[in-house]
Amino acid sequence: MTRPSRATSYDVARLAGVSQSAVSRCFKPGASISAKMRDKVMNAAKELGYQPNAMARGLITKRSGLVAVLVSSTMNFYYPEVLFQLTQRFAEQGLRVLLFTVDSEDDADGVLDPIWQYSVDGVISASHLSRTQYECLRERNIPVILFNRWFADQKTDSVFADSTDAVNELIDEMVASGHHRVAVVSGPDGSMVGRKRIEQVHAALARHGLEAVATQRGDYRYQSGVEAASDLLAARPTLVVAANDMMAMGVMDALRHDHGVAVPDDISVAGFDGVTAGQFAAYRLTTIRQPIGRMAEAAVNLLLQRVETSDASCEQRILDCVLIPGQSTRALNDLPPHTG
Amino acid sequence: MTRPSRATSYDVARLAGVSQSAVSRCFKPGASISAKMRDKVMNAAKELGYQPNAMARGLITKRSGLVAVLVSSTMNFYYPEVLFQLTQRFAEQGLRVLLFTVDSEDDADGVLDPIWQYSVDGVISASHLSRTQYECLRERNIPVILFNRWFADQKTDSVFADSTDAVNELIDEMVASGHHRVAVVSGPDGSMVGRKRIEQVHAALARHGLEAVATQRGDYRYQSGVEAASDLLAARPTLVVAANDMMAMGVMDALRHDHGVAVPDDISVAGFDGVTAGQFAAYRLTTIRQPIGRMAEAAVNLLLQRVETSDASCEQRILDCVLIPGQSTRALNDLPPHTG
DNA sequence: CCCCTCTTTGCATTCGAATGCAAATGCGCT
DNA sequence: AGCGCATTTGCATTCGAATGCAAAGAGGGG
Repeated sequence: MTRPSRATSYDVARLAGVSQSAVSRCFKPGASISAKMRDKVMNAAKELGYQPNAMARGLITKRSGLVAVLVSSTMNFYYPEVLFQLTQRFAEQGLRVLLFTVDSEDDADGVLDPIWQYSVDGVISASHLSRTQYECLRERNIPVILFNRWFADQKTDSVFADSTDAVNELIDEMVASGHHRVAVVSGPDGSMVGRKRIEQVHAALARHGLEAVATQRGDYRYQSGVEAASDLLAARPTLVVAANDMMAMGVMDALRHDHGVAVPDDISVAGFDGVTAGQFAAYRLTTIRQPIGRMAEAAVNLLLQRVETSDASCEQRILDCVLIPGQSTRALNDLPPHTG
Repeated sequence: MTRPSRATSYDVARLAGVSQSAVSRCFKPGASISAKMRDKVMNAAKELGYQPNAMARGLITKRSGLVAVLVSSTMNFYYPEVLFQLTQRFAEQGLRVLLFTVDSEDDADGVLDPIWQYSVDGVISASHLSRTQYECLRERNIPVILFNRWFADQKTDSVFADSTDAVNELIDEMVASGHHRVAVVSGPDGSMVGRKRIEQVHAALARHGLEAVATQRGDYRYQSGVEAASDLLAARPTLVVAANDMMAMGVMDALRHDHGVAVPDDISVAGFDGVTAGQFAAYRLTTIRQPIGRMAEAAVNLLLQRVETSDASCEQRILDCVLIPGQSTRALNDLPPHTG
């Protein structure tokens, strides 16, 4: 059978004995309509199971009610949490999330067309996006909010977490307690956030006249933490700081299970992000947590604001990270490694 | 400034000196168009940055190119993997994913309206969805594929994994190796999959003349595994099977860190799903893995098929789970618990 | 060279809701 | 009752692409 075509505003109008415009106005919040009219229309609408057609509406209003969210599909446990937060908050604001997974900048190119075709009201990018791609969107007057991303040489609307204070707190505490040999697992080259985090660690160490005893590059994935651990061991660090939790967990596991090194007794490990799994009893990771909920909220608000009035100025919303002390680090003074 | 309104097919037509219909046909695959015409139009289109407006197209074709995907936002690590798989595969088919998070059946109600408004081409539900809600969609002729879900008393299009064989394999092996005291952590009441899994465990045990020595109800979350562990200990199990990996990890952590029980030396633990984190060195969980990639592929194909021809018949695509032996279980015979 | 067929093109209409404007209604006041 | 003002309502048009149909063009055969 052919699908019984859905009820339109005309169907409702006919049944209610009013004009189509009246029906339309009933479904537009804040429109001028009498109570009696509203009742008539709403009853008819309910009877027919009528819901306004979002495409027809979007066609004329130039507002699709859609927001594109770009995330990396790499198995970084950080993204799902962000994604679900964003989705729920957008839903509260009456916006729907169009999801795109982007793993490389080439992927991002393929995503630009659909974004444009569906005339999304805005874009939140928590993934790779080249400056060209960013500008391509801006030229078309699509508001873009970068989530935990920014460009070095250009102002953008973005939301991110500042870890400076938390890093200082962590390093100060660790150094004061006797950690002088600190090794580092950085993020991949392209990651501004990763670079920033590692720079902050170096800066904090420098304030104590220290340098990292070793640095290993990772790719944010668990496995790269595992691999980094072997390479770092030669430098005999007492503390390893990884640019995210996944790698920190990899480091911990490698130390404990591959190298017979006790964490935190022999070596302390700390990470960044504050992912759920890092707090499992097997890890209880000391980490620098991003306030993901508040970041998502900020991103949603900022986007809504840009949709309302798309002036050209840019805004950064910067939230502070929080140091979450866990059991993966310990003070070195109090407790010599061998007794424990 | 007001947004420079996007180029329409009329703009392209004017620039190329042809009719609007010609432009439209150029962007419709398989339309009758000469090579010369195609070139003229495509050049003009490129110059103007033209892309067909998906809403106008959808309005007339009754195909939005949108697929609704419903997932639970509960921090079950299983969902993100499914979601990203689905998104990528739909993208390959030219379909966009409209994401909805659904945590309760009430949530699902709120999701029905947008789904209808945006005239999505289909729905994939990997989350709570009552029969009423399901039927509400079917009545409106929207194809629905249940992902890892089904109704006991009604045929549906669904994709799920059959764990019967893998469970038998696991239990046979474990029992043969000396495990006779098996405890179980089930899923929440509403979960068909959880119930099925536990039933299969019971059935497999029964074939050896055994019963579970204890059963504890969980909610699929890590924490509920932790809590279940305490309650199960009294029954002195040698093997704990949890209805998913997250709870199994909770059980492992609780046993090891809260109760000083060695896993797998003192107690073995197994789970279901095959989530990434379960394979981290801290767990190396013995688990019954769902072939998520193939399930996603099947779901996408099935949905496409239903979109093409929406006949009333239903189809189940059932894929087999695979037993992944890990280090969280051990043979009991070979190695007495005390020497280890 | 003409006619017939097959392909390509354009015309006109359609999808469904929103909205500016004018007409109609309601309401209060004298 | 009559007037004026404010609120409701309806009319007609608009958004942008797709498509049935008819007209125009291309190509082949006699």
